[in-house]
Amino acid sequence: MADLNWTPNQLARSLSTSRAYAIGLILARDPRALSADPFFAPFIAGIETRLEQAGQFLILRFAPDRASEIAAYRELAGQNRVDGFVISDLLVKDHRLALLESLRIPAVTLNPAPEAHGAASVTRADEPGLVAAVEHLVELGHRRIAYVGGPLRYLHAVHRQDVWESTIRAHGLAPGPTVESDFTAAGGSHATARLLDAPEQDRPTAIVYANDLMAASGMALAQGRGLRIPQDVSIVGYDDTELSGYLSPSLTTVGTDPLAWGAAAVNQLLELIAGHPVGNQDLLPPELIVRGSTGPAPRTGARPSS
Amino acid sequence: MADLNWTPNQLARSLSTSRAYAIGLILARDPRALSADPFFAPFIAGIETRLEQAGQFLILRFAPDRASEIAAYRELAGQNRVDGFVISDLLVKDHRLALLESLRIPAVTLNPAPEAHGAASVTRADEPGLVAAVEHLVELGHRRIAYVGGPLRYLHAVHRQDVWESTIRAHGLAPGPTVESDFTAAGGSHATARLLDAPEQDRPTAIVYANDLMAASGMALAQGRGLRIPQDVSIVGYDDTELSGYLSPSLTTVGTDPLAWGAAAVNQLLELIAGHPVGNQDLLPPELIVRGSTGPAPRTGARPSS
DNA sequence: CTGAAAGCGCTTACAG
DNA sequence: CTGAAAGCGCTTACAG
Repeated sequence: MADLNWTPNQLARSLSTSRAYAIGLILARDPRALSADPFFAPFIAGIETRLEQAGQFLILRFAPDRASEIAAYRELAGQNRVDGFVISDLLVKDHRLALLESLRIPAVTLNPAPEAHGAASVTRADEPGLVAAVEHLVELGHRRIAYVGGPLRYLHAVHRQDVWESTIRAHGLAPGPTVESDFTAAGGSHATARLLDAPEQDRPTAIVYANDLMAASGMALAQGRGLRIPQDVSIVGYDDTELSGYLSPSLTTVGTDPLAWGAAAVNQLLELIAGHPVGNQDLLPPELIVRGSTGPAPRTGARPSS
Repeated sequence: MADLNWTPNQLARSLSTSRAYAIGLILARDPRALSADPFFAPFIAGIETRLEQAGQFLILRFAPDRASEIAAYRELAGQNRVDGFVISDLLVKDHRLALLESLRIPAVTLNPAPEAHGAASVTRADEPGLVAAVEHLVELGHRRIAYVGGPLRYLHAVHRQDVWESTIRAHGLAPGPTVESDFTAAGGSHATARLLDAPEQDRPTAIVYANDLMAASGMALAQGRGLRIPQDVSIVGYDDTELSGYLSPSLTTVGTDPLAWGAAAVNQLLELIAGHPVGNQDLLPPELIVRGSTGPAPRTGARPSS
């Protein structure tokens, strides 16, 4: 019997056991965000690869608005299409936590949800990489360090900005200007323009970005204005996208391995679905990768823009 | 009955009808390729978005080697997990066509498979955009136009290179050097280094790349060597990634809308699954987007590299 | 035209 | 311990 190349029909098995052998990932972003934000592609690849080993499936959904997002959770859970969810992009006040609880379906969050004590989560700490980035800049003599972050409705965006700010203060400096942006190249470009438009004495000599895409477009904008990187402005990204190592200059950034993050989230979720108690798991913290886009602070701040 | 908020259980329905209400996409690339190559994320987003409207699902799989790829097709088809497949990255001699036929399951290919006469496919013609790109460069006075392509086991890579070459010849020029690369930033960088290492009289004054990622890293490599874009070398990409519009200089490229391509492929596949005869569908051809990375050819070719 | 039954391919609780 | 039956929630062919 076991010798035969017979494989059980998963559909029938699912119907009989009320188990889907699949997990859900619902992205409350515009589908184009999957391409714009270089985080999601490798994150999904990590989920999928781990799931394959377990013989399970990923159900991926895009939800452009709140109503369709809630409908998607209800449908996938109610229809027994998935046994659990991976929750990314936690919001500062996240409506999904109560929804998931009412649906009585397991879930693993990326980073712990503050309201949920001891719930399952997988954490990649921002502190080590970001603290190292700021200290790197301070050591290079930078005193006006700006920050271009993600939308502040996201918990991770708030958290990264908090880490940036407290690290700056810990070095006795005043946090430079911050711009709330959106993780896109367009957003990074506009944010950088605003920072460089400031009067010379306020202009930052270094800018820390919440992802590589904004850092890359920000760097290009500065270069387009005739500023040299890093002689006039230093640039730090976040994520370590493949392209970052091949820009000119190459980008100093923080490597968050989204592939490993996705795989770890699936691990946790599978445990939870199997009925094993699961709390928070800390992944190896990301490291600062120092490359060509950071250098000593200029004597007199950034040169005037042309 | 219809008033009640009852929804039929799809699993039971699937078991009863032997229909999966899902389609499969098996990517025979390393999972990291999903992040490295900016084509796949929006392509998958396009598939998923169209599928949602139809109340269906996408089963996404990565297959690192030939054996696991074939196993994945067999499993998804044999287990009734999917009703059809979208086939991307057609190979010059593609083993999947016979496999699919033996599995007796509908499939839609991206671009027509040469062996399969009248089979279902969705085509985004390379000619218009690429021809426009080469003509744009020729008009700017370029005479030595190089090409950095994708792996030549892919039909689309061969095809794009053929279009590039025949267009060059149609203008009475000799095709410049070509490098077979791999669609990654690393590959684009290395390929560009090889082109720029050539003796000055052979050095191209313009380089056409098979995707934006290679173009971006190639442009950065040239800039890192002290070459000015476009004064010393003109650069043309392919895909129109979001970042391309925000590089410095911004990238001249060809816009292939992978989101629309994915949606169209699903449309075709759904028709096919419904039993309607389907042939090839031509999408609107991509257009050349002229930006800052292309300009008049230098008088004496590229400046010597530093 | 309406309604009860069989069957899709499993799993699991139960009878022998 | 083994084996036949019931049930998961649909659809469809068939009997009334």
